[in-house]
Amino acid sequence: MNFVEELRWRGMIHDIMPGTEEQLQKEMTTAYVGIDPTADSLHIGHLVSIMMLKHLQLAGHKPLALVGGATGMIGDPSGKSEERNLLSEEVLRHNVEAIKQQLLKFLDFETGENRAEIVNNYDWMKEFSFLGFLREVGKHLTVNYMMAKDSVKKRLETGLSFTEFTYQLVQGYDYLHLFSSKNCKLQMGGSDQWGNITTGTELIRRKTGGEAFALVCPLITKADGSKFGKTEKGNVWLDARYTSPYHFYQFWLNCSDEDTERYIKIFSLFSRQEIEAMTEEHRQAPHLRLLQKALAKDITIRVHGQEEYETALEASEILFGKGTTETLKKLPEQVLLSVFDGVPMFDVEKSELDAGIGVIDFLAEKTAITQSKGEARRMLKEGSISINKEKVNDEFVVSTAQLINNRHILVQRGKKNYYLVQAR
RNA sequence: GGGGGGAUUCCAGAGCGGUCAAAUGGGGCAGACUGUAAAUCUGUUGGCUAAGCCUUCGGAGGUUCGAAUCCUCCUCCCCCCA
Repeated sequence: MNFVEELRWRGMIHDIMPGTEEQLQKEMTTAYVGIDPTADSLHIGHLVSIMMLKHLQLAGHKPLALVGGATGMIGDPSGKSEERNLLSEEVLRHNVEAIKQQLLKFLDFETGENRAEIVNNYDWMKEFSFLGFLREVGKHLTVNYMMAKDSVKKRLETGLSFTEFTYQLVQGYDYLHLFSSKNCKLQMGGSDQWGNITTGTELIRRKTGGEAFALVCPLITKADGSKFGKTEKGNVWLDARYTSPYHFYQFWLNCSDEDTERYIKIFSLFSRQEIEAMTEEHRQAPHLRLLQKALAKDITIRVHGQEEYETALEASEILFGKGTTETLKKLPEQVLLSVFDGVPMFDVEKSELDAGIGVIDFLAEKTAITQSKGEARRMLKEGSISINKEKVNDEFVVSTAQLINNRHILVQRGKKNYYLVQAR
């Protein structure tokens, strides 16, 4: 199966320029995707582009990841309703470096002629003078052409700065530069990038007479219409500092059946046969959530490693599975802490626990698990508070008897909100 | 510049002198069901020393035994005419 066929059955092609498939069949082709370094970690929204590069590399072509040190300084108007804030040069440098580290996990940068490379457009844009840019790039495309792009049209009502208007030229020039310097003939990205990419192919055609191609994937959606890749806590990041491996694993595990059937094709490398077999099996017994588990496992291991995956799995079993007070109390402190990495923590004086604390004060005053005593009373009445996995009522008194490892108390508000209280 | 309408608890939006911590809907949070899902149903949604009390209805004053409700001024928003 060739690269385009591979992406096609995986549902990863939204639009493809005629001739692209032929080009890929003709020779080893270099292709790139651009990544905006707006933060010092990638989030799972970036993963689609990265998987495109991965498949590209597996098909024997050469992937380039373009980290937009320069374009990141400008801001892409595509899909944005408001003018972007500019990032400082220093922040961008830091972000670019961090993103490079994450890309190493996905692509092979070592072996063979088609090893992946990272390029930073700041390297070739930084010395470009304004006049030089106008003469070399601006001259070749008309404002009429640029204004016809959807990304620009949509912003004409609300306004966009000259800087953002120029964005497509800068990105277009990137493509031209890579075309000339690295024989890069394909740019990929999300469907919102189509306009920017075609500005590039047009620029290449007019300036060099050469032919370059474009391939974009559809916007990843969720069946319920909400935005993909977001939780209540915000973006799902690849960096464990922002999204713990446990939460990362949970994100994939909690995807709906319908979404997961699409996602597993996009985010995992399972073969078509494997996925079809798993999907079939999943439909037979949806409650087992085989697909979600397979996807969550595959992607958590790839991003965080085997060990972190196992801890996340263990944590999930303790929290949602057979976990009881007994298993909880047997848990070594190290495991407990890693399982609850990222859950809110509160400190309580050990001397106070010796004396015993009424559960209402414990929830509302000693900790901030509930926002007020009124809320604490309501929650207790509704049966939504558990201490060490056991439901408690409003007469419960918290004392040292509840301490796990003589140090921690696990509190649940509802089913999914965990808090760890530490005795000092 | 002239005329009119409005600002209410997370949001939308009732209330127009006491019965208002304020209808209803949405959202949120919980409970049941379940697959850590969806759908559905139920409860709850200012605070407290809690059958009571305190702070809330754009801001500042005032009328009244009593104001989210009436009056005055201020701020902001919307609409119409010029």
